[in-house]
Amino acid sequence: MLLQRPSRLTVAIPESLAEMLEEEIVMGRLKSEERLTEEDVAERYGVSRSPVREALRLLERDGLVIREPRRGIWVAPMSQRDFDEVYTCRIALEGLVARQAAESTEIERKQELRGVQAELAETQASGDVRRFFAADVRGSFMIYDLADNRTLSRLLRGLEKQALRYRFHAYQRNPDMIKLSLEDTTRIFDAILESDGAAAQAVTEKLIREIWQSMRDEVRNSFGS
Amino acid sequence: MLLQRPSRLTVAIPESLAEMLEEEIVMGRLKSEERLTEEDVAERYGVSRSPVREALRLLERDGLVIREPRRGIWVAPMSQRDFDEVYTCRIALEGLVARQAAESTEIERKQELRGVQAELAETQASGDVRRFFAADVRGSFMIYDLADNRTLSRLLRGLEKQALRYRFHAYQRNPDMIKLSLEDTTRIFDAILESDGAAAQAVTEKLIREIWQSMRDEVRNSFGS
DNA sequence: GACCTGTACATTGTATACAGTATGGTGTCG
DNA sequence: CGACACCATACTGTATACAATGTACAGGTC
Repeated sequence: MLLQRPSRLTVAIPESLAEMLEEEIVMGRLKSEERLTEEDVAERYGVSRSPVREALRLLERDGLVIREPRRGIWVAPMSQRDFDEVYTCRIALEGLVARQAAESTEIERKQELRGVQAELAETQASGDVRRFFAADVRGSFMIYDLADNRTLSRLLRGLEKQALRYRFHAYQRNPDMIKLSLEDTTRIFDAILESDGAAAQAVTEKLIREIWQSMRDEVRNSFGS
Repeated sequence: MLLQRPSRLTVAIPESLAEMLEEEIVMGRLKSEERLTEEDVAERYGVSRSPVREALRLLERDGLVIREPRRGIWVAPMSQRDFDEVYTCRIALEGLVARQAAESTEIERKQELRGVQAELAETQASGDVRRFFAADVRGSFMIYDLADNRTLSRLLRGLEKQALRYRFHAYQRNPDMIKLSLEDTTRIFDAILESDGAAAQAVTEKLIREIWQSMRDEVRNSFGS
């Protein structure tokens, strides 16, 4: 019973299961194309198959696992093609969300980006990778919230998870990635804080495109062309 | 037992359930904010709650139903805000997919768009709305397939369903919508067949934006600002 | 009369049991 | 020795049973 359950159920089991599995996949503890049998997962987390099935549906939704009817579920393979697909979509949508976030008038919440910026710098300096990525994701989600577009946010949250898998992978090969990532994130935050929608969109698209290009070599080496 | 089940299970129950519910929501037979209890749905289709739960998860993924933990599931409300969100995302992604489809070298499959075009004209002329929408969706999916980008296709298929709800609604108020829709679809197909990616993207973005604008009045009247 | 409390009911969430299918190995026949 | 059929097994898919929670209503208290 690894999953501690308070007597009054606060969060749903499928969602927290999905979150844990997500992290294992992103961090690479669950390897690409590894088989996930419902019973194993259920046993591992001390729950029954019902919530596991729902958790796996959630992961499937975000492209982290692949499901073949009546055959089973595997951790989604990583490939350059998949990487390119995710980033192509991300560029378009992150640009959009940056513009809408920049146009937000909720100045207080916008200012909170500064806090995340500080935490990013801090964790990057101290080499705490896990917390860096956590802060990075939090920053992204703050932007999504600022944009105040639930549909867009939903789409991007899904893509974010897939992207993170590649980012984590790239980081492990080339730790400098994080420094680059920090610089770009900072510039995007700045653009959003400037409240110039079009500019924020342009900067975001440009920087994510650059990150994409600079990660491509790592990805190509790892997963072939 | 409304759902006929062949002894050898060909398609999964949750998926086909989701498809049927989808259609009911899009067509408005299931009204906005109507409660969906798992047992009712299960009984209505002669299956147990397990596949119903999974079907509802699928609908939730596509934003057609809203789920509140431990409280239940409702048909997602329609609103101008939601409409704007969906179209904002669609413009960006449909533009992208049109570009990638235009750049495809699979000429034979590209030519098949002509067939859909003919069917659209035909069904529009004959006033068979249901088949018109069906052909329209099929055309979109052909473009998604041409673009050969699974991630993008996954995102767009989700948005398509939400958009269709508003399109169907708008059509009922103003049947001319379909003629406009046919003209625009034709122009998008043409642009893709020209194999000029940038042009196809520009045309698609422009036309969908125009459709969006021209639908806004209907939507505003129906769901308030 | 307004508000709180307790209880019954409806419904979701989870566990378990059962059915049906894919897979791998074994044996048999050519 | 290879190919095919058959069977055992493991797993997914579905049904059902049980647990837990949210809701509505009745009754009581201030």
